[in-house]
This record gives sequence, structure tokens and C-alpha cells, in this order.
Amino acid sequence: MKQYNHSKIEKYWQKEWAKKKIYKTLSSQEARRKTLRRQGYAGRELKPFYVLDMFPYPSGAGLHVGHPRGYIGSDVCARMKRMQGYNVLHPMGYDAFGLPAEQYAIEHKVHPREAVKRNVATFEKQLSMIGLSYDWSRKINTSDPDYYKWTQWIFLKLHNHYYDEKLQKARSISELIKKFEKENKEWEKLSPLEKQDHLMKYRLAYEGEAEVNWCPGLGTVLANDEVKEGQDGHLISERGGFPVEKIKIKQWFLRITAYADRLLSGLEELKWSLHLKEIQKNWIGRSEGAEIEFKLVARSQPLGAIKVFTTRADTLFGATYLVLSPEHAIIPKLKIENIKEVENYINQAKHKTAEERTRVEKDPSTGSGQAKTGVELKGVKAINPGNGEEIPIWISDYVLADYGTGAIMAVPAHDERDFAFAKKYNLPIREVIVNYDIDGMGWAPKAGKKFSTYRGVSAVIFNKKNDTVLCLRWAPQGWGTFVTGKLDPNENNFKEVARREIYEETGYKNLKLIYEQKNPYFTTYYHDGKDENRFTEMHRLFFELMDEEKDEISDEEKSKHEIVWVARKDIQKFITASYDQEIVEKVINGTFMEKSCFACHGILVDSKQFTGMTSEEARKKITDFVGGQIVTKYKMRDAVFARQRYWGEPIPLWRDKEGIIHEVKKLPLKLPNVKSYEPTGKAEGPLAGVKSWVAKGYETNTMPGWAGSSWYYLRYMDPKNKKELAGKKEIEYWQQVDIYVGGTEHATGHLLYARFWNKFLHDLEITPTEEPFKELHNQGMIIASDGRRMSKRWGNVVNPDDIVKTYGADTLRVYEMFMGPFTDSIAWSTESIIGPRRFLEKVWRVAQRLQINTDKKLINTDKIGENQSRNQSKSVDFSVEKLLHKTIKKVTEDIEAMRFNTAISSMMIFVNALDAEHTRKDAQIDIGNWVLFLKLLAPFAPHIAEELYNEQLITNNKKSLRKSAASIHEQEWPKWNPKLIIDETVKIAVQVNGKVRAEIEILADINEGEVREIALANENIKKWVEDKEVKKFIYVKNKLVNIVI
RNA sequence: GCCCGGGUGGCGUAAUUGGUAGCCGCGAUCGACUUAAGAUCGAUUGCCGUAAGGCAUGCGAGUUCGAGUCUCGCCCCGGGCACCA
Repeated sequence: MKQYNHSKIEKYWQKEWAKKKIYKTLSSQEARRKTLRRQGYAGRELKPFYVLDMFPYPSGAGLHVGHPRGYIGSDVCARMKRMQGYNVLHPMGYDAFGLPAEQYAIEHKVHPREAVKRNVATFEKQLSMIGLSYDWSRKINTSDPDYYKWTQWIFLKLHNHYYDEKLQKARSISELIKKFEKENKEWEKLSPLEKQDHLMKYRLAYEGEAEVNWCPGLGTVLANDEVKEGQDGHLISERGGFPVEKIKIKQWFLRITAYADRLLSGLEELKWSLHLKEIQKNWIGRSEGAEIEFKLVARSQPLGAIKVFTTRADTLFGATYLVLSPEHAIIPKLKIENIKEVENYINQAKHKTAEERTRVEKDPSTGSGQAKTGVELKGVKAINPGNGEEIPIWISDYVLADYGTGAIMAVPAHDERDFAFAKKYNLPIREVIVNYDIDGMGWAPKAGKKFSTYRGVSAVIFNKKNDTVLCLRWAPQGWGTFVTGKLDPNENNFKEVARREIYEETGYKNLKLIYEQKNPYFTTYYHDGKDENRFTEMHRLFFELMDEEKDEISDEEKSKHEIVWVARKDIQKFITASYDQEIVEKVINGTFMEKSCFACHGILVDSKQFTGMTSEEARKKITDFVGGQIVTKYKMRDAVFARQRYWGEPIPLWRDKEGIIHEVKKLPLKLPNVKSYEPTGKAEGPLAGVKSWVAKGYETNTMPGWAGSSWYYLRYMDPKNKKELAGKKEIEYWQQVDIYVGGTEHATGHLLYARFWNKFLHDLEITPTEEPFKELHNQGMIIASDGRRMSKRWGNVVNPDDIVKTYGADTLRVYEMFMGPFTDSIAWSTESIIGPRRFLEKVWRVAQRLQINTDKKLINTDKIGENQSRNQSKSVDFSVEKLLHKTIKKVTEDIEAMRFNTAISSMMIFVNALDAEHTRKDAQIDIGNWVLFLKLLAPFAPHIAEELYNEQLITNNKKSLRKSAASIHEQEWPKWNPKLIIDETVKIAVQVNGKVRAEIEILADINEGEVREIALANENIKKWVEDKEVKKFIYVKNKLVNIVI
């Protein structure tokens, strides 16, 4: 018996595959021309499928065992898709510009270019051992001039485009200039420099001022991840611990905020994890609100105005003061009585670090909430445009300068922070929103009427059969309500009361409680019929009507109201009351919950003509009334597109002596060679030290690390194209990335920027789709067995080379896919890897035995891939074949869903069954079926599968087999036979009162009556049931029965 | 603080989405082979109990004939955001 020598076969086949170029991706033309000569696919055109890994940056650290996990996962997908007859694009390349390479270079005193070369070599050596099916001929490198030429090209496009808000699309800046020339007479009079400045406000790549982390101690500007917080809350450098200060310098920006809305709405169509979408959603942080102007007065004399941004314009009448950020531009222009105090405060704020400013402190007076500091601007007041009242103006650093308008209207009654602030400084609090009940006779309380209290239950009853809700129509007013009932003062059994009320008012008897709202719902309203204001406490319960059984209700009840089943969608029309659509929706869906101590949604009180309106309604109307504007704001800011570094793409612009910016005509603008790429001691990049460079007026900043990675997926489609970033035909053919695999750490960086660039390129009609990555999977981290990250620092790194050496690449691959769900982070265990290794050895052993027995009885196939119907040979065990087809189904579906761990588990089950068969009665599988199994194994363990496949063909010496035996990886993926995965008999559990008491075997799909007979005849069951009456008999088809006695 | 995920044997995990909890793998115990060890093969392996049976999916309730799965509250763990009006 031949031994399983993993090293030998892995090395052999890796060479063979490279020689035969079996992973070569076809161009769109080749694919169209070439019809597959493979069995089963003759005459059919290859469909494209794009599987992409996030490309690495060559940091020089070397791989640990966690790095390949994502690559293996995507490789499994790519391999299956290839076998399914797709033209698979599965490339690899390097994100070579940026900090990691530069840092390595500085540390090792080599040129970054050299550093990249070295690190790429190490990376490829390590990666090549794992047997990944990349088409290396498409390799790219972002620091290659042939590549960054196009990064620069895109930058220039961004520079000469602006965002047309109306068309929601990027347009050429020349269009905008034309528009200015036509519409604006002043335009002509502007100097070229002034024109340039004005256009900067529109360009998608523009120059502006931005803060950088300036570290005088190191004489360089630091990236955010090179900076950490010191013990006193001040910023210090990660390296050396020198103090870091924020200074503002001119830098290039990309106007990503123009695409904020599209970036947000685009998320919907993406098959990404909820988690990741959530992160991007938060990051974009869209909120819709209104900008409202507050006029200013000093001793009742008007003087200018302040604009505030609010999402709650409906609470305007509750705005009792304004708060400005300390940086607000209007402050120096005002005559303030306590100017000293104010300046002091502003100065303090300026010197606080971001951390100090945002530190959450407990309020000593209340023990909770946040104690904010602030100063009143004395001598100036604002006019509340709603009610005309004069209100004070404060400054406080809890208001951010760069969000909204840098000023807010404070509504302490309905906002927690405003509330805390008002409490601290004794500012007035006015409540303008009250809760209301949707099925109360909801009108705002009337002044002068007496208040009574009311405790009750409200029951929402669903009829799932026709999707209706039980409602009552009350005479004589015709009010529509849910079933309600009053509680006696000390009554607390809401369930019982609700059931009682339902019975009295409707007569229905059989109801199932679905949900009971935990907290009572307090509402205040005016009761028309009783002519009084009511303060109510309602307890809401949700029921499902089980059957129509009901008793007659009393005539008295009948005369009061009529029972109406209202279709769920019509509920809002039926229920009488002013209501909030959203709340009704939540109430009938049973997800309503109230938590806040402040009313958030309700009806307005104390708000003049808006009193009685719902919040939603009033929001628009009040905004209109005070001449405000509906606006949308985003948390996301424009992206700084410049680093004060050497190792990056030069910005392809130059400035003449007059300061006019010109585009570099001939791309690429190559990064000059420099002697020293180390920091210069100035807040500029090392390029500032290159005289010839500066003399030509070039930028001394370079592009950030994420520039090249924002479009690299397009370059793979056509990596050698000299004329375009990628050929039109190729982009049209591949469309977008079908499956993208990478870590979750790029959620707000790379993944957002790439989406932005793709949308921009889509506007330029370069990319056919809005989104670059249709489906995204985040592989989980592999952590060390000590629970920490693998790192040289902890000395807990497991090197993949060692694992490949002792266990083999196939074992490594199977183990990494088997250890747990692909997205979960899991601890590495070299102890457990023996499991997958034993599995592969078992496969090997089974194959060896199979060959011994093969001539005796097992061969019954001449063609691979066609032996999918039941084999006629009597010696073949059908149960094995059935199991195989179940396995085919499971593995195919699992790979599709990235559930690799369960796919492997099912293959283990299959091999275990086979192995048991072998030892007991001789081999019971024919060659054809065995090959089907090897194909399932091939994406996970490509080397052993290839070896056994070929060995099988040679041993059997079948000419037809050998002819087609190019490689198992080029064979057709197995299909399962639906007939073979159905069982004739099933074992079902028999429960008595929900406890399993017996297991019976029945023919599949027999009817309930038959099952009942068999179940009740069972000895065990008889013992439990005895002579008790069977109250209920539940049969879940082919699963279980439950006998209720 | 807010928003997402999670919590199942000694360990990594599985469970057709409301239907027999613990598949597969590791480890452990016993046995076979071996002079021996290892490898391999076989058996056992959630807990209590000789058994019948009982108890078990972070804790506590609820809905249901039936809950790991649904609802509510609480406790942990991981991640994201963190004065965004």
C-alpha cells in the first residue's frame, strides 16, 4: 500500500498546474471564442465569475497561520465555480504604496522599492506552498508606474469634475464654467486666481485646509494610527512617545460627501454582512432636519441672525435658549458684555484635547447625565421665530463647530443633553410634546376642563387566517378603537382583564396571547363624549384568534358598538384618533416599546396654531412657517487625500508662478528617486527636499495609501492595458466583483473609498455598475492559542510553512476551513489539526483499498461525470450512493453560502461510512461515484484529490478516462440526483406530552391516521398513555408525533 | 451611554429556522495489534442515577402540544460609534 506523502505530491502538482496553466483566466474575447471541449459543456459559452481577495500590503512581517484563511476560503469558491463551468477571475497583487512598505524601508535602510520587492518575494514564497489557484499572469502592483498612471488619471478626472446636485451625478467642470459665464456677470470680472478659488468649492478633488498630527520631536507628520493618547490625555507619537500637536496645513481633499446619499442607499442592494453595513451606515451618519434662522437683538435692537440645525423642528416652541460652539464665527462680531469671561472659555476650549472635550462626566447634582460647561453671551438675545420670545444665547463645547451649522436650539424638555445643561444653569424647560394613545379618542387636552385618571387594557387581536385585526366601532360618534377595558384600581392581572373584556365585548373565547407590552402607556387627551381631559395608563396586549368559536354578547353591549374585522393595511384609516403612522405600524407588528423619559413622538401642546398636530406633521409645517429649510446632514467628512510622505503616488498637478494650478499632461508623473526618503523636519513630505521637483511646481505631498486600492479590482480585468485603466469590453464582461473576501478592518476606509470611486467612474460611464463588490465576506481572525493576537511581540506566531511541512498544504487548508464558521474568530490549535490530517489519510486509505478491489466487482463506469443515476450492479450498496448524493447537495450548497466547516463535516461523514463499509464487507463504491467524491474534495484539498484522481485513471487504464484526465480541477462539478436524496423510510420520535418516549420507523409520507395507529400500538407509548384519553394528536410530517393526554 | 453581534459538553463547533439538542472534529477512558512506545482499528464519552428515569443550550419569567430557536427583563463576552442636535 502506498503511503500518503504530502510533500511529494504537493510539490509535484503545483509544478504541473503552473506548467499547464490550468488557472488561467480567459479574456472576454477568448471566452467568447472558446467553447469548452470539456465533457458536459461542449458548445457553451463560459460565464464570467469574479472572486477577489483583498490584496495585501507587503509589510515584511511574514505570514502567520491566520493570514491565508481568507485566501483559502475564496480559493475554495473559485475552484468550485471553475468546475461549474465559469470563466473565473481570481487574481492576486500588491498594495505596495503606503506606510507599511515605507516603514520597513526606513527600519532596514533600504529603498522602499527594494523593500517592496523583497517582501513580495517572501509573501509569494509562503503563499505558493498553499496551492491557491490564482492566475498570476494578472498580478498588479500599485507602485508600478504603469499602474499608478491610472490612479493619477482618475485623480485628474476627480479634479476636473464637480457634483451636480440636481442630476445627482458628476459632471465636467467645464459645464460649470459655462454656466457661470452665462448666469453670473461677476464671473468675467474675476481674476484667474479668484476663478480658481471659486471652482475649488466645486471640484471633487479640491484643495483645503486640514489638521495633521505634527510631531516636532520626530520632525514629521504622523498618520492617525501612528499617534496614541498619553497618560495625561494628550497625544503622543506611537514611536518614541514625543508630544504631537494638531496643526493646519493646505492639503488635497476628495469630496466624498457629495456621494454620501448614494453610498448610503447603495448599501441596500449589497450582499454584505449586516454588521458591516451597519458600520458604514453609522459612519455616513445621515440625518434629515431643518435649518432655522434665529434673529439676534441687543437691547431690543436687531443685529443679524444665527442659523441652527435641528432634526426636531416640531419642538421649536420648546426652544428656550440657543447654544453656539465656541468656534462659531459670529462671536467676534457681537458686542458681548462679559467678553472677558467668554474669551476665557473659548481659550480653554481651544486648548482642550478632543478627548477632554468629549469626556463624559457624571453630573454631581443629579448623579447621572453629563455635566456640560458653558457661558452665557450677555447683552445679546435671540428671538424664537415660533413664538417671538427673547431667549438667551450660550456657548458650550458640547456643540461641535463642524457639524450642522455649529449652533443649536436647545429644547431641554425633549433632549437629554439640553435637559442636563438647563438643569445645571437653571434655564427654563418647556414641554411641548405629549404622548397620546392611538386608540384613545385622541385629541389634545383642552384648557379649563377637569382631569380624570383612567387605567385600562387595550387588546389588539389578530386573525392570521385573513390578516385582519379586531376593531370596534362605537355608537353614536362612530369612533374606531381596538378592544379596551377599564381596570379596577388595584387590579393588575392584565391578561385576565383583557380576556374578560374581549369576551364581554365580542364573545370570542379562544385566544392566544402573543405579546404583552411590558410598560404601560401613558397618554393625555381630551375625551369628547365625557367632556373632560383624561390622563390614562394603558396596558397593551396582543392576541391571536385561534378559532371562530364565540358566545352571543349582551344586547346592551351590542347597542354600544359593532364588531369589525379590519384588514391590517387599513387599520390606520379605521382607528379614530390623530396618530403617528410609525407607531401604529409598530403596534400592529408588535414591536412597540417605549423607553425614553421624554416624549419623542406625540402631539404638540403649547405651540400656538400647531397645537394638536403630530410631531411628524408639525415638523414640516413649523419649518415652513418660520421660513426654514429642509436639509440633510452627514457625519461623514470629506477625505484628506494627501500624506506628507515619500512612498506614494505623486499628485499630477503643478503650480505656476502666479499660483495657477495645471494638470500634468503626460502621465504617469513618476515618483523621483531620492537619496533620503526619511522625514525632513518640516511639515512637508520628503519630496520638498528634491530641488528639481519643487522647481517644477509639483506637489510635495503624495497620495494616501488607499488611493491605489480604490480601483485595483478594475485593473485585474485587463492588467496590461496601455491605453485605458481597463478595456471597455473587459469591464463590460466582468461587470463587478461577485465575491470579495477580506477583513472587517477596512469597513470605513478602503471599502467606502472604493465604493465612492466606483460610483464616480460609473458617472463617467467607465464602470457599468454602481457598486464594485456585490457580495462581501469577512473572514474571522485566527488568534493564538493563548487568546491573544498572533504577533512577534508575544512570541505566539504559528508559521504556515512549518504546518505545510509537517502536515501538508491540504491539511492546513482543510483545517482552516473546518475549525469553525468562516466569519468567526477562532483560536488556533495545533493539537486539533490532526483531525483533518486523519481525514485525508482515511481518504487515501480508502482509495488504496478501492484499487485492490476494483477489478473484482466495482467497475461499472466508463465515463466520469455521467454516472449519476442509480447503479444497476447489485454489489453496490445503495445506501452509500444515497449518502454520496446527499453529500454532493450539502457540499455544493455549503460552499455557495461560505459554510465550509459543515461542508467538510459532511464529507467526513461520507468517508467514515465508506471506511466502515470497507473494513466490514469489502469496498462498496464504484469508481464513478468515488470520482464524484474526489471532485467534492478537490476545492478543499486540491493536491490529494488530483493525485488520487490521476492514480485512479492510470490504474484502471481506461482510455476514455485518461483522455479527459487533464486535471480534476478542470472536470465538471458533480450534480446530485434529487431522487437519491429522498429516504423511503424515516425514523420519527414519539412524544407524550412533549417528552420523547419512543422512536418508530415509518414509511415516508404516510398519512396521519396510519402514523397514529403505529404510534399508539408501540409498547413504550402504551405504557405512558395507559388508558388515558388522547386530548390532542400532533403529527409533523416525517419528523415527530406528540400525544397530549 | 447608544447601536450591532454573541453566550450550547473538558475544548472547536452542529442543529433542515418552532419539531428527537450535542452531528463532525479534538481531548479523555477502555480494549485489540505491538517486546514497548507511537501510529492504526474498535467501543464509550453532556450531567445525576445500577437501572427505570430525571436534569440540561448564561440567569429569571412568558407564549406554545412542543423553545437552543419567538417575546420580555437581567447578567456576562466581542465589535462599532461615541457630545452628530
